[in-house]
Amino acid sequence: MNGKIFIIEDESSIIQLVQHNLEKKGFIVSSSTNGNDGLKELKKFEPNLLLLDWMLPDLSGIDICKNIRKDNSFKGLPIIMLTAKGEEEDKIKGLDSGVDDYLTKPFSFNELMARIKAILRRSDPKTVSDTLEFDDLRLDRLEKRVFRDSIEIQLGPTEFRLLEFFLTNPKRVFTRDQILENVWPNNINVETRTIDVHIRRLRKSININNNKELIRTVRSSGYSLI
Amino acid sequence: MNGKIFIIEDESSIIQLVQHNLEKKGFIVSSSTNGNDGLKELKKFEPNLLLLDWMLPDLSGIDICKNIRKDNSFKGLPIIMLTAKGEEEDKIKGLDSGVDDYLTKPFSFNELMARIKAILRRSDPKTVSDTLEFDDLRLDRLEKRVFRDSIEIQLGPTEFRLLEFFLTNPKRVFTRDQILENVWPNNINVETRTIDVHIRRLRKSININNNKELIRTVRSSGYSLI
DNA sequence: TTAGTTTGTAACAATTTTGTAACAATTAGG
DNA sequence: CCTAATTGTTACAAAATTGTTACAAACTAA
Repeated sequence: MNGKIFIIEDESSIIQLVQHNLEKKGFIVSSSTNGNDGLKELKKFEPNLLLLDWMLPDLSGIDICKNIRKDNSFKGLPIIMLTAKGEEEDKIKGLDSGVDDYLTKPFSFNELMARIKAILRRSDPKTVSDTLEFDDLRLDRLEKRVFRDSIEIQLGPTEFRLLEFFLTNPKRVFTRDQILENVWPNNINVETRTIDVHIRRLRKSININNNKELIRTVRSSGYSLI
Repeated sequence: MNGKIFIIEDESSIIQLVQHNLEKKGFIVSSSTNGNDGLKELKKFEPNLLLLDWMLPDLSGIDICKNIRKDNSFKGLPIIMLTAKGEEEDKIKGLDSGVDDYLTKPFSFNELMARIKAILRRSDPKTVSDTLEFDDLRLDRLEKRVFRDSIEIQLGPTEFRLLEFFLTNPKRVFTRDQILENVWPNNINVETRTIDVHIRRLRKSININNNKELIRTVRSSGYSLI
């Protein structure tokens, strides 16, 4: 995940919760607790998606929504409206104002995430492609594909997970034990030196031509992605 | 969806909302905010359907409608009239003027879409064929037909649903469990390996001559449409 | 330089995963 | 009711992946 999401919501506890979790997923998040400020900041921030509270101290969510739909600079901006219980009857009104989806509070973060993904998937697929990158290396988790310099690389499942692990923590050195814990299924017993063999296999696969080495050996410590 | 739709409507927020959503559905859309311009552009644009506002700054929707019905070059052009609340009593008048359907504002986009589909389905079925495509593969959901490179392919119901599922999520890898959940009826218990057999059958059917393989096996993960 | 550590590498066997055909059970259509 | 089509399961074959080992190479510290 790598898009930008803006939140307009007056309950700061909700903002904190949502913002924190979205950031963990890789989104860049900004927020505002009222409508007027929100509309201004929105322009600067240029989000890929807007989470909008229905009830705000100044403007209503619908007003904001209409404002946005009128403004050509926001063309196609997906909006998810957050409504409190009991406001459901207004759903139709909301859809008229151009909202893409709804969520009734209280909602779980997973629900929210699912909606966000669904909407971004059609409006802006690359933001949810769930892809890890480093240098000229790219790993797509959904498609389970790896590319080096746009050439596809074939990896076995273990090498794939190993690379995935390194890509989520680039530059950091991991001991063989740490690698085992994170890449191998739990409660499995593998010889430490087996890691070396898999590192070797991974290296062999991703260094296609005379590409530069991406996996660094740190003597007596372990390995790292450069 | 692949027809052309013209909109004559003075509220630009509605135009934006509708146009944006129709384009997402695959229509080509053009619009005008007044009647006189609209009538002119209409000729050039040659739409498959017209969305017409009842109240316009210059001509009334009815005037436009009568104009169109008089003009032989628009023969059979379906028209959906958009009316504001309180104008309902005039419905009968409108139908006399040759309108095919009505929609009272505010309306949800889904309502609109349903009407458009219904009308196009009888006037011009190919514009709503509701078809999924990938590479040289085409699946028509309404006709329940599958073509590879314009040659029709015969599939059993399960293989059809399986392909339909892959076509709605191309490139993405699904585990056998995910496939089960999405393709098989709920609460049914099927052996995981059964998927493999159906994949095999689907492959056999869609790889007619020496066509390239479209279903990818991702070892220890599942399958994907390329 | 040398002995001791640590890592690289190839080869092999074991294991896991997938492909495929055949069969019986079930369903659909006439 | 009968026939043909479809479906799920199983068993075995084929293929790919995995872990281990042994030895070579590289590095470190004295």
